[in-house]
Amino acid sequence: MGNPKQKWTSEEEEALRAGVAKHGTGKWKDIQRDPEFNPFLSSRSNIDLKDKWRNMSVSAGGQGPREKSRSSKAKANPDTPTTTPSSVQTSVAASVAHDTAADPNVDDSTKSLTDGKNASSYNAMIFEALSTLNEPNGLDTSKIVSFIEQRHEVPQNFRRLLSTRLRRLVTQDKLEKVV
Amino acid sequence: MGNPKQKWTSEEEEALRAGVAKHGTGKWKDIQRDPEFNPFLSSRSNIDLKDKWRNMSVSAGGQGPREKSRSSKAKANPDTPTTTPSSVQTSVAASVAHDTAADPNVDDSTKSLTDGKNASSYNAMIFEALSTLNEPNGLDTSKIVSFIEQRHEVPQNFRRLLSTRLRRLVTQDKLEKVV
DNA sequence: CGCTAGGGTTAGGGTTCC
DNA sequence: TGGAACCCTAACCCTAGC
Repeated sequence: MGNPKQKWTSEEEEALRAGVAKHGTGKWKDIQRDPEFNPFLSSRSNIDLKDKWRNMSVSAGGQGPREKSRSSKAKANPDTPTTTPSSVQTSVAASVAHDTAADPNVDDSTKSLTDGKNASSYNAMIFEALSTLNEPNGLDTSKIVSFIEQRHEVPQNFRRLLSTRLRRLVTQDKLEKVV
Repeated sequence: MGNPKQKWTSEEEEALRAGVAKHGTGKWKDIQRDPEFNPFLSSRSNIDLKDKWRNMSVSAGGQGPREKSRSSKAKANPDTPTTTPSSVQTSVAASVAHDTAADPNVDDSTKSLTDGKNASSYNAMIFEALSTLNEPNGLDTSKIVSFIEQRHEVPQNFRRLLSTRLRRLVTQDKLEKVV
């Protein structure tokens, strides 16, 4: 693309700082239009100004490494009960982490590379479903089944097989049942 | 000012849909006032309703039923600061749950049945690696790369592509960086 | 004035480039 | 890998017109 990526010059940054000082943050269009700064910012959009200000703020004052959690519970969440009762859900949480201690011995013993239809490659399909249609609250069994059926060959008793796998993963802490 | 931006919850959306079904579009104030929906929409103005309906219509009619939603997961976040100078690791935690709101419209529509090489099917491979060689502390990038390379075709710049995906998943709370 | 329809702008998450 | 520049779009604002 013809996108050489336009780096910001110090004049532009200066103009932006002055503009914010005059109009306040959030008034990007006003700043961009202001004849006092426009000569320096003519090639920048109001959105560019906003983005640049965000970057400047981060690198400048942002020194609070901690405090990263999203929380923001400020939202009043009435959370009405009895909202359309439907099906039971499952959620997943695979957690894995590698430890620094290298352990040479392979214990997996997973059968082999035969990633055909059977084996724990079903796990992969499950995660594929969960990560592809990535719903905030997870997928119930039915949704997982239909997703997988659409793109893989599956045995006839698949649904049963799947729920077994799901339960297994949950006990292994790789999935998290959500409701 | 104290307006961190209020994202719409599914309850609110549902109430809005029901309100429109009952009063018709354009009757925003009526919907907002209706005691049947007001409990869900008390923090929204009639104008908010109108704007939201516009957004919903756009995304519904178009093509991208993209619905991300943030939703904060109360996941315990140990977050160890700068420890173990050795190698960095990654771990994963996918969490999904299905939401109760039933939506009649078929939303699967995920195009790509071509689950070939590209696309977010990489996510599936990542989870496959993590769940197959299921290490107590997760896998570092290199291990994931070699696992995947052994059983799938991958582009040459795969390692880079992978780390991008990993970062993405982490920000989505589907993976957890373990260190 | 109250309310709605639309166009305009901002906020913030996500993505790409280097 | 990480940060700076850029993109996307939900959420919010402004205003004409009824």
